[in-house]
Amino acid sequence: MGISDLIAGFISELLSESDGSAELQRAELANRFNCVPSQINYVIATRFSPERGYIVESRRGGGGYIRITRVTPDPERLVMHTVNAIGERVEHNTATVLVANLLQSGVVSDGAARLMLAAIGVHALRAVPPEARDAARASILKQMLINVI
Amino acid sequence: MGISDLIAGFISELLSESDGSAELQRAELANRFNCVPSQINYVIATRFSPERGYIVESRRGGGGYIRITRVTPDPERLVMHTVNAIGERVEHNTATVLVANLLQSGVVSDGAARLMLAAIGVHALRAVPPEARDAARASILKQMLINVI
DNA sequence: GTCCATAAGGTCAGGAAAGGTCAAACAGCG
DNA sequence: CGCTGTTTGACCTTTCCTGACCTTATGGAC
Repeated sequence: MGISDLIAGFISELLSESDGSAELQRAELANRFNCVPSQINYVIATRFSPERGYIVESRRGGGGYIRITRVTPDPERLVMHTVNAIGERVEHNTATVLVANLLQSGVVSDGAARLMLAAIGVHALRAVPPEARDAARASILKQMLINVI
Repeated sequence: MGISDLIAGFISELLSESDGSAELQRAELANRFNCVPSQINYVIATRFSPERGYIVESRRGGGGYIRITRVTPDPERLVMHTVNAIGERVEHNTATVLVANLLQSGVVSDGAARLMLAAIGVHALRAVPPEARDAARASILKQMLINVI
């Protein structure tokens, strides 16, 4: 487990403690974890992206900051939004993030998320010709989402 | 008896010792058994497959790992029986019946059954070339089944 | 007001550290 | 010999970490 996970954990902690919104100083955080400042950007980009349900605002210059806010929209909308986001084809990574996002916002249960991930996983789709996988993943996932509520 | 069996034995050992779940480093393991890293993949693919009741997750990059989880807590014998009944390919009708049976016997929940049926339905698999559909359905359903517990 | 020094944060490319895939060579057996 | 399962290696993808360089804001000197 690398530093990135530690930093992500720390930020999550902050978010829970302060009701879904946290403000941090990049340099200070980098210093605390003994890493280079841009690693903070990396962590934010990979773990607190909009797809995962966060809003990130920032300001440069003196008194600058990075504010991360967790956002929780309403269930049905989110599912439909997800369905629309999928389109004709979707890569494994993207799909995983979408499902994780739904899980995290409490729209789908743990079990449902597991089932969905299992159905669109690498193992499950190995029987599908590679060039058809993204399309298959898209339609399978959409059908499941439509039936999840 | 080749190296593969030794490696498989070692992993099984780990699994028993740690209550059905083990996390390993591919390179480290390959080194220990003096084989090439991809042989670990081979062992996992042939001996810890979903059909045999294992879930395999992994992560690449720094701090990467391979996690193998054994999933057979007993009442789910039925599920495994179903998994084995599926084989390499399964038609839509057959699959539907299998799922319906599981639902009937109370092994899977209503919601889970719905999701599974959605994932292997005609709509979901429209993106898969016709000649590959039965195989795709089989592997998707198997993956979902071992994750339903 | 203009300028510029200082204090933030942002971007991007590259290298290192994992694991994944696939096809070819090999071994044992009926 | 032909099959089936094993072993290997070449090449690929993903994730993480770092550093060089860039952009934006603030505030004081003039």
